[in-house]
Amino acid sequence: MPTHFQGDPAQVLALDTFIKLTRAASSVQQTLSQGCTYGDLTVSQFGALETLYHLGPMCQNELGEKLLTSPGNLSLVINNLEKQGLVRRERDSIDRRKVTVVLTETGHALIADLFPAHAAAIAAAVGVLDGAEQQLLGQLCKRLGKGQPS
Amino acid sequence: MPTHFQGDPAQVLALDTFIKLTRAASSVQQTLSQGCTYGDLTVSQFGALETLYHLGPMCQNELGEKLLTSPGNLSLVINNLEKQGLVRRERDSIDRRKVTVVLTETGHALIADLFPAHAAAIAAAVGVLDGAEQQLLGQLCKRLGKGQPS
DNA sequence: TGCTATTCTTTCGATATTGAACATTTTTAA
DNA sequence: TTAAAAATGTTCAATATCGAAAGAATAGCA
Repeated sequence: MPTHFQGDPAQVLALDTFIKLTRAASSVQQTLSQGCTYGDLTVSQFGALETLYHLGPMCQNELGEKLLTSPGNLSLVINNLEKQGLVRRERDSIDRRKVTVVLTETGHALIADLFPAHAAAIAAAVGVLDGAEQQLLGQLCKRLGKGQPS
Repeated sequence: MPTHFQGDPAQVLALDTFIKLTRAASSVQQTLSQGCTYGDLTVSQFGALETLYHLGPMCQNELGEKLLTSPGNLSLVINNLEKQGLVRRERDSIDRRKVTVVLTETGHALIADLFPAHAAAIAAAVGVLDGAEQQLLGQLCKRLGKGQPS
């Protein structure tokens, strides 16, 4: 609904930009869902597995920060992955408040199997922009973000 | 997690771009939530009210397309708005499959009250980019979208 | 050392979200 | 004109999501 809103031109532009940004993110997300690149996993579950796959085991707090989700939510997502036997919880023996989440063999095999097609699907979706455009988009987006740690 | 993934450079760039896009959208969304610009409404509820406010009454199907959400979801969101007395359902007398959603006076007054601060908050969040950058970002994002009708 | 504040996780209640099945109504086409 | 197909909403089950409260464990400080 490109801003059927009359007012301060700077605000109109900002709203329009915001809507386009939101829609672009949704749209790519939808394309991926429809492309079946998540297997039988939900988007959240896939994200958790992928992070563990690329960065190794980490405690829930850290994982939650990387996935930009609340502790309560992450707890549920990990529960559901645990039920499927894809991850394992290990209480940290040094700091017993922490719970380290570890991929099981099954989980590792699953994400290793799914990831290449997923990456290809993202590349295809984002590929409507050429390399220079993607870099430009990335830079602009980065400046909008809060500078979450990488 | 800027793509701790080794592989085809084009895929790495695309993944990185995708992550930055997703994070930028989340980040702005979070800034708005924390800025209290949604009042006591959820993001979905606010979106529905705002759309009705700017575009006038419309049937649920049309509203669902504008908000990029499923029929089932929209049905619930409208239920919750109805419970709060902010919208009213009216069965279309010509095509009796359709249900037109209309803002009540209360709903209209609420969104009219909330919207200006919301627009200002968006302008502030997106305002880290200057006008030319916003337009550029908007154009790039638009090309990533599926070209949903406006 | 012992109390207090902080950190990490879980739980709870409410709402959101999707996909699928279903009912109703309209449209299409035979 | 009537039967099949399509469009519109609702409902359901499963998962997600947030905020707030609660529990457990550690860290900091008097």
